[in-house]
Amino acid sequence: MPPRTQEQYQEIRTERKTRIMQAALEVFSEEGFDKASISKIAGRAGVSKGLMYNYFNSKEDLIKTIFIDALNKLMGGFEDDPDKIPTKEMFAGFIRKSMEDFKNNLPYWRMYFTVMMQPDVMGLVEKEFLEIAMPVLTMMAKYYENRGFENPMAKARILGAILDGVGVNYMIDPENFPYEDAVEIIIEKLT
Amino acid sequence: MPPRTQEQYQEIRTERKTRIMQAALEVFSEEGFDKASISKIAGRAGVSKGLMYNYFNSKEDLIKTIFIDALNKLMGGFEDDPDKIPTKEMFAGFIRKSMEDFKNNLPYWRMYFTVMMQPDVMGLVEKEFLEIAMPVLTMMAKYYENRGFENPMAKARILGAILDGVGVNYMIDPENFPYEDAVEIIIEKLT
Amino acid sequence: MPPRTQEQYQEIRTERKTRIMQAALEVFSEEGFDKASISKIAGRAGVSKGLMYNYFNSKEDLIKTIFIDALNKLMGGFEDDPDKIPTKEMFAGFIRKSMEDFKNNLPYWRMYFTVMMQPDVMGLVEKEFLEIAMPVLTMMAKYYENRGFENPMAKARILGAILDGVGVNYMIDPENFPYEDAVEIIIEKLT
Amino acid sequence: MPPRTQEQYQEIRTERKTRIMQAALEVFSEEGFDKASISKIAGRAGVSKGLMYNYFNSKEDLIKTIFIDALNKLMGGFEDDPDKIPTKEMFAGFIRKSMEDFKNNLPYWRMYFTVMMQPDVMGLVEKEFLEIAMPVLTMMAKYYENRGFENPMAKARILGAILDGVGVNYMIDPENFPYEDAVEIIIEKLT
DNA sequence: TATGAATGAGCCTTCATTCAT
DNA sequence: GATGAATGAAGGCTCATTCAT
Repeated sequence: MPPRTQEQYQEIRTERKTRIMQAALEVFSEEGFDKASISKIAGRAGVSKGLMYNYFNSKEDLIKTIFIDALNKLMGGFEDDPDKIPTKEMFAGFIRKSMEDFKNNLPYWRMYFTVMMQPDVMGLVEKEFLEIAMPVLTMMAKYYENRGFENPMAKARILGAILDGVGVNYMIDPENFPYEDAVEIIIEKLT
Repeated sequence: MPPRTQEQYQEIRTERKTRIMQAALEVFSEEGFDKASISKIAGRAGVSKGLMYNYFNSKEDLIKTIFIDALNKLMGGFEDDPDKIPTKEMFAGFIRKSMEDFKNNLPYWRMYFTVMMQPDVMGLVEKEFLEIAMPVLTMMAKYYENRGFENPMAKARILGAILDGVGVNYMIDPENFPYEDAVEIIIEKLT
Repeated sequence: MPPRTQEQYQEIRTERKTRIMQAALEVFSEEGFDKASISKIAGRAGVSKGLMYNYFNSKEDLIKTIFIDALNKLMGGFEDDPDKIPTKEMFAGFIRKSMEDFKNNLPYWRMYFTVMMQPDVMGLVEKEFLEIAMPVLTMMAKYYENRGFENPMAKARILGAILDGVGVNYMIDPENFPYEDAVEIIIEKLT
Repeated sequence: MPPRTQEQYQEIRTERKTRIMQAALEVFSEEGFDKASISKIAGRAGVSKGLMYNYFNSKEDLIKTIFIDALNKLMGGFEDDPDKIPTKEMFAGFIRKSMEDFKNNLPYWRMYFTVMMQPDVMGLVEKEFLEIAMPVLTMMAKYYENRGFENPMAKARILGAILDGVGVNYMIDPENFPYEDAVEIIIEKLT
């Protein structure tokens, strides 16, 4: 008896939500959190301002949602088998794959670092971020532990930080920054 | 009540400008560029809102000025003697000194990365930034060149990026991130 | 699946309209006219937002309708026999019964006074209100007239006003306000 | 050295604040709390929207301030001498004077009752209201106590409620409601 | 008839900037 | 030079109402 079936409604909602999130990712990436206005995001998504609040409770909710959603997608490829000790090759492969992901998802990462640097916004996603990022760090630590390093977790964090650094520099200047070289050097010297 | 001399006026101006810039640095660092209001900065500096515009043409001019000024101060210790080839010890010393500077000037660096991530603001400052940062990069490149590395400038940029990365991670989590360890590893493996 | 009869449809409509009006009464009473949202009322009634407009043309129409409807219900007990002169006991009984009605229908009265105070909304409802309230006032006036008072209608209005006053005060502070005492004093001194 | 003296600034502030509060009182009285927009109040006061927030932190702060301010002014005439037992004449005089005040300050009282009926808004001023209204109630109770009534405070509250009632009815229909007669009857029968 | 997605006007609030004094 | 009152544009958000299905 309803004029549209539940499925039809669900479809509409999913499609719209996706479109809004894509537009928001773009705009956040281009302008940063504060400068990105709901109005502009709505315009980019081809949707009215009011409709935004049919799908997200607030601007913060919006960035939080796309942050976590995209992080999940990006980390989705990472399969942690707790019993398997990664070999040097596997580890290097993981790092290279991360680099490719990064290059293919620059807008997201631009937004990610925007968020990281925004004092107020980081608080919103800290918990979810740690939940998602921790398995990767743990895997790295396991690798170092197995190779006899002291303080393997510290080593893992340092490696993560270093990869952050080259990633950001690539992001800021993709034309000129020698990203591949950097990664190969890191693999060679630090794994 | 004798009229003040030109020098006295100049002194007052200088002192006040400094005070405003310090207050602004603090507030930008605490709240980010957009959230930091002129009002709050003026209050922190003990100065009226209107007077701010006597010293700076706009909010953007303000952040641009303190950005460049602080960058100059931070880089001030760096003396480039184009004829001198840095030894490994000198190079390591330079890196360690940079780390100390970073730790002693966290508020500035917090602002620095805030600015780096703000698409609109970075544009304002790009030119000056390169001018100031280039000598350091050049020196690093010279070091690598002298030690027979290929693409020494690329190596220099990579090293800079890596130092960025560990710096930011320290900044985000100063309690736990093993900054010194990271720097020693970098010195050991990458110089 | 036999088609429903006209009567069945009518029944559904009536039942649903009642449910909406009850929900609206609650929400208006809890939040006031402006703060009460159609969305919330629809939710409370278990009905879609759109359907609301199948039964009421607007939010104003809705409050107007429940106002009049409830007023009719509340006054429904009042049987005016124009030939019968009320005795003091009957009159006192009428007042006490009104008090009981009031206590049993606090949500409605809360809405009633909310409406009374809302300049825009009162206008919508003034005419109907007078039509319904007038017989009561007339009866009161007849009582006073029969007991030889001057200006019996003025006396009636004053009595009504006084009962309003104690009602509102009870409504605002039902725990502490001595409603019964007030009514007995009024009966004793003013009838 | 300041371009305007502190006194001049204070003068401006006082004058503006007064003007805004008068405009706000009018508009709140005409339209109720929710319907009264900051925009409209600003327009009525001949002032920009933004300036409102130079004087009041929020719309709630605004209504709270004028509510308390006006209540203080209205109650200002009431002098409580705890040792003096009011005579019947004094008591009657007090009631008549209150009525005059009420008639002379209808806009304020319209706002007052608007506020009383707004669930959310009343909470804001409850404390201050009680502080200001209590002495009057106490005085009334003392009068009844001295005349040997039981539960003098209850009697006082009932009298207050009754005066409320006639006041509101006069407010709603000032042309026709017999306010003076009502007050005289109340004085005669209930004091 | 029934649904809820969609709209758009309007609200409160903030803030960089200007300007009379 | 110095002040802070004043402005106005813009932002996030809410909600009565409409309409395709």
